[in-house]
Amino acid sequence: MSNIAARLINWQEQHGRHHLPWQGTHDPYAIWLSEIMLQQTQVGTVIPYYQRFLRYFPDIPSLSQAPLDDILSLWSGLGYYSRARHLYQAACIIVRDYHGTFPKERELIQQLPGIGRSTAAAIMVFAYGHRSAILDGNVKRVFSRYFGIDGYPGKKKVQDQLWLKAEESLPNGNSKKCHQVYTQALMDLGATICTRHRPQCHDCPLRSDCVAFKEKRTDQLPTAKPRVSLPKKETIFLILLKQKKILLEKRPDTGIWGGLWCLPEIHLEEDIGAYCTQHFKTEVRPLFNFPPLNHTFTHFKLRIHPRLLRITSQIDTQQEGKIWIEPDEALDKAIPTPVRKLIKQYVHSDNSINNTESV
DNA sequence: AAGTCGGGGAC
DNA sequence: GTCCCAGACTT
Repeated sequence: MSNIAARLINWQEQHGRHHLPWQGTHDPYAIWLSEIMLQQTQVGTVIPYYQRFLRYFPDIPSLSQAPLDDILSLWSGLGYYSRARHLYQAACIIVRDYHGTFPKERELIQQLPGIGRSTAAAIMVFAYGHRSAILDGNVKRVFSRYFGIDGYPGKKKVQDQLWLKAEESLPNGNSKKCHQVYTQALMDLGATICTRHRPQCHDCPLRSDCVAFKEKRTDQLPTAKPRVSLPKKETIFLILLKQKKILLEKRPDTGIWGGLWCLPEIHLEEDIGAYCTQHFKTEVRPLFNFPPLNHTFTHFKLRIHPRLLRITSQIDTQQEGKIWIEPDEALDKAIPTPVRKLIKQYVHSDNSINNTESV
């Protein structure tokens, strides 16, 4: 057993996290769900989503039989919505090809949509006690500091080095618990001790051999992502009122907010009246312009101009992917966070707005 | 190898 | 404001 593994395992028993909702189970489905939700998402953010999701869909068959729209609504606000779509697709594959039982072979697990090398390894370890290396954000930070690996971990060359260290550092013990405790220890150390800012090196079980600690370079490792100024975009969101209902449109399955319900979006230079006539077969009357709402994505910044309008002709067109819905009900659907913010803002300002219809 | 895909926590 | 988080997928 390598030096680092023994110290991590000993540390974990005393100082690790032992009461997270997905610990204490070996149900592959529960483990799998947690690993998907935790991709690029912090533990504290995931917990309420995870518990609610498991109440609605306690097993793979129930998930595979659900409408995708229901799954997305439970995912609403969590982000990276392709995770929910892949989860659903994988559940259907497991029911169809594996009789609803989560596969046990590494190749089969990693072939499922949404499960890459690290997630497959984590499931193997926590569900089956397999000996397998993970490499998430926490582990990249711990190893890049401990072994003094320079370079942005997003680069393939750096990532390959880190994977190598992750494999080499695995414990050689043959008990299932040994591999589970070790893997949990790596993540717990990264989350609680070897943090991005001001790591608690005086409490770290690895400090005696840590290159970054020895050279006082913990603030330089791992190498930060090269900075890029995000492009700025602007757009208009329409809050179209028909009586007390608003219009939502379903977005395409691919692209930003794929498959989610959204307020109608038009370009800044586009004529709202003409657009509504063409797409919604209705005349509109402007009521109010809400202040712009800023929203930052991974790769661009979006400035949303929300415009409240009332429709003034009643040619009701039932169109695919469009629904008129009460604002309160809209909040239960699969909507992205800025849309949720806007609808809440509208609900709270409803009275004052409707008293100014002379605009 | 680089770009796409959310939202929020922590600073 | 910035950076990053139990990454995977597409091009």
